[in-house]
Amino acid sequence: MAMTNSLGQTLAQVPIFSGLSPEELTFLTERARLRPFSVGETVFGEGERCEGLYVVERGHLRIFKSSADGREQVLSIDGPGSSVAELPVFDGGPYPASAVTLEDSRLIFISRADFHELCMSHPQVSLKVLRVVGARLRRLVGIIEELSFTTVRHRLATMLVKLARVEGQEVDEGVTILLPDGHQEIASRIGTVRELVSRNLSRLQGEGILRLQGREILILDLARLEAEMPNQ
Amino acid sequence: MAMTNSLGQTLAQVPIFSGLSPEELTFLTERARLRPFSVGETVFGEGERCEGLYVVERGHLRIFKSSADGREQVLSIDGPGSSVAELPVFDGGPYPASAVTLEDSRLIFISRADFHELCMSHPQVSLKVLRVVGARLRRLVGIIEELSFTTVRHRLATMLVKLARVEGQEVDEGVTILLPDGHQEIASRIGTVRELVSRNLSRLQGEGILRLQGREILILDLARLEAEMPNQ
DNA sequence: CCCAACCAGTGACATTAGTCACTGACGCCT
DNA sequence: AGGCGTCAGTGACTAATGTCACTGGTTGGG
Repeated sequence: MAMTNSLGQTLAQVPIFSGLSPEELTFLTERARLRPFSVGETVFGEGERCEGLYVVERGHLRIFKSSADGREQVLSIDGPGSSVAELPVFDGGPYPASAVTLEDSRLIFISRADFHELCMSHPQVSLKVLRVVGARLRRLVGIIEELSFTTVRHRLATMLVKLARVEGQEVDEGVTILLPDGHQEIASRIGTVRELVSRNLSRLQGEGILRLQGREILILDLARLEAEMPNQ
Repeated sequence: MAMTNSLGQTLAQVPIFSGLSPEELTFLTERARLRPFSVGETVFGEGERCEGLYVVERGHLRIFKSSADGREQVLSIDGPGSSVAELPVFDGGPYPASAVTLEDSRLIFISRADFHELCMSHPQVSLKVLRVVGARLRRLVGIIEELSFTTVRHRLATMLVKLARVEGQEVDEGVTILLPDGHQEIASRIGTVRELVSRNLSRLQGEGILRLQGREILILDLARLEAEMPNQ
């Protein structure tokens, strides 16, 4: 029962399941399945039939679209406590995008049928799902806005600033951040190609806004970087 | 009671309210408010606090984002039977985009509180909302895919083909369609500017794929137009 | 009927994005 | 140490996108 307990503890912290009673959590844990994945493993692929939803217990998921010619556009990166694919579970359609793990991860799988049953018996679960989905929709609209209105430079600046705010380390010369994982990954997060990431980073360095230090970036002039962002 | 009846009839046909009993519909119609709008009137603006959701009884709504320099990106066009802004109702945040009417329209307004109450007492309503929202999310992901992977030409071709499928009139030389409303409108639907729409249409005409006839377009070679689309 | 206002079309550019090919750096494995 | 594979950086292009300015057509109001 140790596993059930740990599952229950994890699920209790997931936004869409918060506020459930112990018995209701038991209902879930009895049906949920823990699925381990190793790095880079595909959790589901775009177009596949959706069998259920996942909750991230440990690790990170990368949700993305691929184009015919091999380019990718990241829609979301989801870490511990996130639920993934809540929506295709409901409308019966296939997964609209693919998901791979960015690290060795532990995911909790809940089947469509079980989740439906839970939602029908506990209306507040649906409402929480809707709230979570609202946030997801806002993020997608944000991506559309960026792709439609801004340049690669803007999007790169925005990404760096966000990184700096979340995980920036203050040093005397400025703030250092650690790049996600290679220029290729950055490129598919901001909707462009590797070379443009490279060039724009170089250019920002040339302008004295930042300094490239391998996989690490030292932001010298955060204010100027923020000025590159369209909003906020 | 004539109005209440007509409201009830309309609401019964809205996907998220389908399957409600007459009493439940009465609950709704007693609280819903009919709001008339004239052409081009703003229903709500991006960033405003969300007071409730709308159902389109008559007319069409244009949901869009605006950029600082005046460009617009259309996210969705919603006609009779569509519900709008179901999501911000739940997560408590502001409207993520603006809405204006494309014609004189009649919208039904349902307040946040009333809608919440309905969802809590009727779990299947939430599930239907989730299904509708799923479709919306798929459309947004589709827009992201197009903006990220394709060119203006592709997006224009895709739009024309979709128009042809939905409302194309077969004539002996091909299929005729009526352009939405000016090149500017097309531009903001496919995420570009007026001039590029104009140029790309001319180019397609030069290639013998279509013929421009004022606000009407005669598609001469639908197959070649479809070949311009990336998917489907 | 004429004028003002709006819209489509287009030429000339400027900027941005993306492609291709190649080089060098680094890490890792044996 | 040598060699392999992956990744970053960059030059040289090509293509696509967007801007500006201007023209001509159409329309609806006065």
